[in-house]
Amino acid sequence: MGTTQLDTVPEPKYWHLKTVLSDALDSEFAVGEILPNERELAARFGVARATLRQALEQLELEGRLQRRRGVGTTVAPPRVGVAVGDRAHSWDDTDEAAWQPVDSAEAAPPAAIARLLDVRPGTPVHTVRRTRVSHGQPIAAELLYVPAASVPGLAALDIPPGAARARAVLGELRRVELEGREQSVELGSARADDAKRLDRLPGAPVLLVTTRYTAAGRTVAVAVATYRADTCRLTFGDGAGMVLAG
Amino acid sequence: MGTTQLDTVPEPKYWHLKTVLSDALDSEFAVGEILPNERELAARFGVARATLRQALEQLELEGRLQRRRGVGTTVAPPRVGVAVGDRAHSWDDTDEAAWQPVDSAEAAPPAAIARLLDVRPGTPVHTVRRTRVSHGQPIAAELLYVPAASVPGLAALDIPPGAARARAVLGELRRVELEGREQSVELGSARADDAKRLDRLPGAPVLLVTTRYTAAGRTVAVAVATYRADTCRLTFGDGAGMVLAG
DNA sequence: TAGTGGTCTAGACCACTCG
DNA sequence: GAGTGGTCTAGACCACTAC
Repeated sequence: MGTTQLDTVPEPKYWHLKTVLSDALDSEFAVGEILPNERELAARFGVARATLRQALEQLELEGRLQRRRGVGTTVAPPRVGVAVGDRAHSWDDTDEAAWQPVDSAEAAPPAAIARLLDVRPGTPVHTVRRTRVSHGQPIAAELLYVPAASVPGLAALDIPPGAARARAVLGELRRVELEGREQSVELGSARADDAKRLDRLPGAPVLLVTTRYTAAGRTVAVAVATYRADTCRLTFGDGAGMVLAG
Repeated sequence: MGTTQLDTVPEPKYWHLKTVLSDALDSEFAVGEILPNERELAARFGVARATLRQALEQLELEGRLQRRRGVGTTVAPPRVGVAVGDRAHSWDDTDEAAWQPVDSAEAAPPAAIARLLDVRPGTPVHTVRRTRVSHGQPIAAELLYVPAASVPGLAALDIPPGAARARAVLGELRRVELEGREQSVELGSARADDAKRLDRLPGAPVLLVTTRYTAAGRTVAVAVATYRADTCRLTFGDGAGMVLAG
């Protein structure tokens, strides 16, 4: 009783620091503005640099800050609303502006994907890599798995691996009459290759969106999309216009 | 060329460590098993404890590990698929088993919520707290905002704040003919109160699900649900049965 | 080359759980 | 009270960016 907090437990320094910084960001900084460097901030608040970094990491996780090695720490703009659950097919022509085909190959999917696709483990399937761009920035990297049975017309085309082949696979997929889709979202950390595509360091927090496309009771394709968690707000059912929640 | 890696860049220790531990988890440990403590693991791998912890943090973020102060680090079970985007209304009777009303009050919502609700900032609305439970564990804490106009019958009931009132508000909401819903998902960190409800430390990574319920073109209610990111996989459109992606 | 954030160390102490 | 994970320090060096 009578302490400065209702709780008796002492608040960790980095947590308190985060609150102070968060308030400062609201009142004293504009989007894009560069903060003082970590060593100076740490000195100013009288903490070790590691402690200061712990607070910055939290704020970056919440999308408030953006840190770039060799450059500095800047105030991040509000997260972009990204539609991932609208009714349109993900390989429709209308998505061409957002999704850029990168390349395509044939490979055996991971065991978990093989199970989703309902193919035997080790069976090679078509893979398509795409990158999603918004406001000039890459926001997602996707790997699409398509069993050969879903795109019977592809074999006749005989296209070598590459971007052209990626477009061909997507073109064949458009012929399929989709019945539905199931999606799931979970937290993950960026693999090295995805991180590079997303202009992030390996291990950066990402939102993993797994989509299963079905037609006539069968699984036509499975997509695993890796969205930057720091800059993206995924929207479902036309929620793209929603402003962010406090 | 000729180095141990294709990349010339040296891999950070904690990243390599994470890979090694991840493989060990797959092959040598069962779900629920307790790992050696951090000091011993660090010694065994010849790194500082802070470095070892960096690897463990990543694995916990990916839902592979569960750490509890005073207890130890255990191998986490696969993430639970949690339906958040099915067609059913979130306050249907069928959800009663999953969602437990906690309490209810009347308060002015944050500015961002007021905007979503289309009420003037500072206008008091009904708030309802609920907790979602799965397999005996709390997995989500929700705060529901309901403008008085959406539940005109409530005033006549005159129920004091508490769980009974929460049930009353939900009961009145069931009278409303819902038209649709918009949802968004983003990464956040748990506030102190939510963290306590979710049996986590403040700042733990969470998935923030904001839902706007509409009827006749108007916003009936807005819900902000805080899901544990370490244990939950959010599913949309009947994807609850999907197994997790590699 | 100077300055930034990213990684790493070797310690210390604290808060918590449990026997 | 013993043992665990959580916080914190004061340094060091590295990788990257930009001038």
